[in-house]
Amino acid sequence: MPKINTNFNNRTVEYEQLLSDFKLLLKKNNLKFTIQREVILETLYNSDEHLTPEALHHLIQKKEPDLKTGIATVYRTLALLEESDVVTSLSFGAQGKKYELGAKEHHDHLICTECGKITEFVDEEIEKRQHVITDELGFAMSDHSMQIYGICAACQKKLKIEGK
Amino acid sequence: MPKINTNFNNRTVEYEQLLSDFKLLLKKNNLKFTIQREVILETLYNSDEHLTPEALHHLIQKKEPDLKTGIATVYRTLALLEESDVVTSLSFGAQGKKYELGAKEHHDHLICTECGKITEFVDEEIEKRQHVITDELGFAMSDHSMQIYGICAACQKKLKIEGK
DNA sequence: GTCGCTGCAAAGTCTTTGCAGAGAG
DNA sequence: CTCTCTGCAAAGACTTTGCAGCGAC
Repeated sequence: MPKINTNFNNRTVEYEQLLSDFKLLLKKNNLKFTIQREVILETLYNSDEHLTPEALHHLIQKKEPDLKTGIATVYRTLALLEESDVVTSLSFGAQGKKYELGAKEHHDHLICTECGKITEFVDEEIEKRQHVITDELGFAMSDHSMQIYGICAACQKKLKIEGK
Repeated sequence: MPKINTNFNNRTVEYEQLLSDFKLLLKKNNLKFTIQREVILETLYNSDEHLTPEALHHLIQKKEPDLKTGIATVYRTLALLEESDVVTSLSFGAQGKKYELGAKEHHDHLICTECGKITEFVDEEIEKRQHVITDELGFAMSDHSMQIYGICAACQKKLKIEGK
């Protein structure tokens, strides 16, 4: 498959915008706009979570049971979307890949190991340092992910009260 | 029995220390100290790279061909070591996990999505900012991990030559 | 001797691929 | 109409598991 041309960037975009960009992308590469591809994009857009291919497939089956979308199509579309930088895949530790729309704003994660709550944050200083580091090594950064694990303020309080 | 490695390097834990900790861990859990487990630990210790289970298995077969260590044992031992926080696993892009000794100094990772090579780095600025962020939010940080994805200098060169 | 460990092979997972018919352009 | 896409099922890649004999303690 030829290298995909893309017009996407990292700004937060509305769905309509995303969709028309996607159609343009397809047209440019002589690919077809199918119901399946639209449903996959829409489901990704409407999810706030990082989805595994399987989770995405489940959501789609629930939303559009008549389509009988195959898991193979989900994988193929995710590969296409990833190559076009529409979605980003992340491996969060344990198993499998998870996908999220790359068009959403970048953020890092604070993860409470007590209650599982995930807080998003962005720190300009850190972002800057990352560029300094990669520039120094001639590394072309495409993405990064950072997770800080610990116990959130609420849980610390709770644990204190419980005398643990 | 494999020889103890006495090379001078900058690891925070010497092999003998690691080995005796490992033996203690096994004893505590009523597990047995076997040649296979020792060879796996030693091979991990002597490798400067992040190893896939398969790569580790290959190294072991080359080093101790008479043992005929099975890949299943490698997987089982890695799972044991990971659960005991002796090794850490990293998942990078495409497929499979890679393992490294967790007893080394803390560091973050630069991951080349082209060749899979992992480069370690530590940046004091970033470490400091993490503390500032968590302190501000009253979050008790216990650990963190950061991965920067992109294309390493060597692969950029290679891709350029291939005209991609 | 006991009971956990090991190698082997078989069974699971997860992901990709080949194919013939369906469908977008 | 043409040529890409799709679902299905089969194949691959990677990892785990069942089992019978082996070996640490």
